[in-house]
Amino acid sequence: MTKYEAKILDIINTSQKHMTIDEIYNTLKQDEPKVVLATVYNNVNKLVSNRQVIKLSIEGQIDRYDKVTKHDHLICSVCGKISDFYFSDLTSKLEKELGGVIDGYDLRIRYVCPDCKK
Amino acid sequence: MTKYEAKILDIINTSQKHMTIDEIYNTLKQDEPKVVLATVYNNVNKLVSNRQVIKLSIEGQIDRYDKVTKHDHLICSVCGKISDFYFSDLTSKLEKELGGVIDGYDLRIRYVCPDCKK
DNA sequence: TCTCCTTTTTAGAATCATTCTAATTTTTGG
DNA sequence: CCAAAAATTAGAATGATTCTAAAAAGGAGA
Repeated sequence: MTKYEAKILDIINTSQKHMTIDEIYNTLKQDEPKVVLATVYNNVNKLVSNRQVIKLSIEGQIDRYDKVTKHDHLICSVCGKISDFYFSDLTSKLEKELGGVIDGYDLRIRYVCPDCKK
Repeated sequence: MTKYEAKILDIINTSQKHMTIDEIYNTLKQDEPKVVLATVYNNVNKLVSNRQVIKLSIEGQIDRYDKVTKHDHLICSVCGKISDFYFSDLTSKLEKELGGVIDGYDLRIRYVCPDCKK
């Protein structure tokens, strides 16, 4: 794991948000002013391939990156804001119905967030 | 609902696949040789806005469009193939845990498809 | 430490699905 | 039939992401 890769993983893991490439890039630049956007793409893609980071492709939005700790996502139907949601683990239920092992799942719940409800 | 809009909805609803814009465009052209790609984009986006069609944005793949009948998706981790999966409805469970109504949810299960298992 | 080979980074061009713009055509309501 | 609104068209523009080729950095062995 290279210096940049480690720092990018740390940025994603310690962030409270679901970061875009540009946000990761700007955060990293505070530490490493000489880093270039392509390097962020390279390393983030590597982290995603190695399953150390989750890529969140949400329709109508640019891609965001998330830590791998197990959780689901709430997406506001109005403003698009993404929040974390901890729902019970469905893995065994899904495997039972499917009749085979799964690699994982991605559950996104569309709702209207408290801010937009007002 | 315009002629093109109706035909595009029909193409998506009667297809056994999850179609890309280009596949929809090529299918429609068999009936309507003069139609243009932008018209397909316009009408598909309209159908998605009106919730008559589901947009499937899957990471690493171009967007696909699907009928609205309630079902979940299996995505092969190896070849990326998408299949339908009918899992029990989670809406009430999710609403109970969330403590509020939801607009819907999107459940995608990553697994290795039978073809890739061989 | 020096050399060789691999990996990573860099800069900038290229890609390509999608959106936008402005003009034209079609549809609709009175 | 006419005017206004909506839909379609052609083609340019957009913009996130990927690609390319060269430069830099890292690592293993002698």
